Amino acid sequence: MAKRRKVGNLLGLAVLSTVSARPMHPYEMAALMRARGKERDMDIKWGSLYTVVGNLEKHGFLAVEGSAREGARPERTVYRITDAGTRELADWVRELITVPERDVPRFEAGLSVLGALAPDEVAGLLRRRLGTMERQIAGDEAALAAETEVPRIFLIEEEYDLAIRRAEAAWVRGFLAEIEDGTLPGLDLWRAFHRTGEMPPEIAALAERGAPGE
Amino acid sequence: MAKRRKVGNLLGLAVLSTVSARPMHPYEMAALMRARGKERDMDIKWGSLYTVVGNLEKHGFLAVEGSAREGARPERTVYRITDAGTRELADWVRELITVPERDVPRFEAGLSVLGALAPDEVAGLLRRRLGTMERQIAGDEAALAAETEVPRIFLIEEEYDLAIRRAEAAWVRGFLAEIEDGTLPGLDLWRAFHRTGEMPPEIAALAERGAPGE
DNA sequence: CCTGCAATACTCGTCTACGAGTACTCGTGT
DNA sequence: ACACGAGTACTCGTAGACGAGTATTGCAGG
Repeated sequence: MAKRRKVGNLLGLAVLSTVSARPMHPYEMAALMRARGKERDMDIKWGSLYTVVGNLEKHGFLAVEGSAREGARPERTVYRITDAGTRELADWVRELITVPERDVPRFEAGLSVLGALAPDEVAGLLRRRLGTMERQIAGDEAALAAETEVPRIFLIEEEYDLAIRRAEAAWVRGFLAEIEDGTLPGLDLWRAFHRTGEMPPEIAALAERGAPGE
Repeated sequence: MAKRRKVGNLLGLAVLSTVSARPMHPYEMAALMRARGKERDMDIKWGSLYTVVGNLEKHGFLAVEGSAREGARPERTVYRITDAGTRELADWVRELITVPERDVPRFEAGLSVLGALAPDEVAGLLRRRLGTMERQIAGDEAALAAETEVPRIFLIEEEYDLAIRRAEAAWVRGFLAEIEDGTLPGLDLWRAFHRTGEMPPEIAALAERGAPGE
C-alpha cells in the first residue's frame, strides 16, 4: 500500500525535481516546468502552485533561501531544496516506479457502464475515439522522431505514453470490429438490456464476480 | 474539451447507473456496487457517497421517491433517477467513450523524473514492478477465464484493463532490458546527470521541446 | 510621449472530497 | 437474559485543490 505522503499532489514532485537543480522562486519553477512540457507528464493546475510550495516548506522539504527583488518588481521568495526534500524526491520516485498503482482511466469507468447506450451508438462513438487517437498518436510519433538531439532517456515518459496509447487504440479497434461484424458474444443481450434497462436476472445473480485477491 | 459536469465525481456516474435499474436508498447502492466489483472500475471513496447523492439530487438528476423505515432501523431516503438523470448518464458515458481524455498515470509522472535515481537502482525497481504486475495479470487472467457464465460484454472493462496492463508490462520489459544490457543510448549521460544533479547544458537548452499541438 | 496589451507574480475565497467517527440494531454464543 | 461483535446507515469537520481575480511592469506601436 502506497504510504500517505505529507504532500500528496504530484505537482509537489515536479517542484522538488525542478528546484533540485538550483534555488529559485515559484514563478521561475512554473516557467521552467512549462518550458519542459511537464504539463504533459502530470496534469498540473497552476492555481495549486503556491499552496503546494507552501506545504513543501511547512514539511521541511523546501527552505527559504532568501527573498530577492529585481528592479521594482514585487518581492519574490526564493526556495532551495533541503536534504529531507532530496530524500523525499528519491523516495517518491522509487515508489512510483516500483508499485504498480491502480489509477483507473476514465475510459474504463465509461466501459463499465456501457449498458446505458445501445451497441450501435457505441460503435459510432468508438470510431470517433479511434480517429482522434490515431491522429494524435501519429502527430506525437512524428514529433518524437523529429527530436534527434535530445537523447531518449529524457523523453521516456513520452515513449511510454505512446506505447500505452497504441495498445489502447489496438484494443479499441478489436472491440469495435467485434461489435460491427456481430461476433461479440452477447450482443443481443446487450441490446435487450439497453431497451428494457433490466439485466436478465440469471445474469444479474452471476454478475457478482468476486474481485481477484491482491 | 470535456465540458464541466454539474457533478464531476465518477462515483456519481456509478450511482446514476445503479439507480437507473430501480429506486433505492444510498446504502443499498453502495452494497450493490460493492457486490458488482465497481470498486475495480472507478476508484470509489465511500465517504463521498452521501455528498454525491445529495449533489445529484440538487441538480435534478435524482429525486426523492420517499422514505421508508424497516423495523426499528433509522429512516432511509429512497431515491429514483429522473429523466434529466437518465439523459445525464447517457451523455456522460458518450463523452467518456468518445473523447480520449488524457489522465496521466502516476507511473508516467515517475518516469518523467527518473533522473533523481541512478540507472542501476531503477533497473532493480523496474524488476520489482514487473514481477508484481506479472503476478497480478496472471491472477486476473485466470479469474476472467474461469468466468464462463457471465457474457463478455459485462466484463469488458476488465478485458480492456488487462490489455493495457499487458502492454505496460511489455514496455517495462523492453526498457528494463535496454538498461540492463546497456543498449539504451545515453546511459552514461543519465549516470552523470544523477551524480552531479546537473543536466549537461547543451541538453538543457534542447530539452525545451515544444509540446506537439492539439 | 502616451496607450494598451502581454507577461509577471502572486492572493483569496469557494467548494468539495474524504476520512474518521457515531449510533443503533441484529444475531449469536453462553 | 444479556454481553458482544459485526454489520448498517449515516454525519461532520477539515484539509487542500482549484479557478478566478488583481496589481504591477515592460515594451511595442502610433
